[in-house]
Amino acid sequence: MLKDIYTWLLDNYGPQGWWPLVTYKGTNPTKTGALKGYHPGDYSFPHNDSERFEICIGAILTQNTTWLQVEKALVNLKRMNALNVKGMKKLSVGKLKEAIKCAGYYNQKSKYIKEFSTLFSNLEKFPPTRAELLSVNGIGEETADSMLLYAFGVPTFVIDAYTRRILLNLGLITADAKYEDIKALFENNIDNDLIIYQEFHALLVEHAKRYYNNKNVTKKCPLSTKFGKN
DNA sequence: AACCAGGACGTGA
DNA sequence: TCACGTCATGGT
Repeated sequence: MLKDIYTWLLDNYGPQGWWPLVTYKGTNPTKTGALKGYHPGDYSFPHNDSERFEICIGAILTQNTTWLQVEKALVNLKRMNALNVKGMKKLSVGKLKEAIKCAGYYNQKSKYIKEFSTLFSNLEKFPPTRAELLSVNGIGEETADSMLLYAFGVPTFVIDAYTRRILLNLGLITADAKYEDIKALFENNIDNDLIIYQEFHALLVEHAKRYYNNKNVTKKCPLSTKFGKN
């Protein structure tokens, strides 16, 4: 069932190339958001610690905001040479807030980022454990799993509000399903494959943006007729 | 112009 | 454990 959904999504939308990284025009950092700015079908990313760090910062910044806003914040940070641990640690909290203001919740996110940076630089080895990530204030289950999956190459499934919404609409979960329940549902039914895990989550987000863009589902989800239980 | 976005935390029951 | 308020900007 879930595998069939994955196949349908991949066939219809193609590889998403997550996690998006900041791209350049010449030497000038511009965007990540455009599809061409991703790296669809190339699963070799991230290539270095700087990219790993960038993904983690993006994971914190994207909490309850759109990627469009996150992208602007990331570009600001990149231009300040702060999208790597050393640069970030040198950046004052004031400058940090200024740079990420567009992504919202800048007071708390600036703390989260600073605290995460300390953990990142203190890590003896990659990948960190899930518990280590969760110990940082501001890193919850989804953010931790996103970091593990996209920054550190650990095949762990990411559950977000969109995923929950889709599965609920399809009747595959009930409203009281917890994060761990939904995560287990995927991990017990999908091959433990890094590429599939990365792609599946990204595809669910893309699908949800098309059909579940507000809290009361209005548009007809094409998955529901094919795979829905009701 | 109200509604909401790729959540997480602190609080009180 | 769990429900609920809070955090904040900017696009649609």
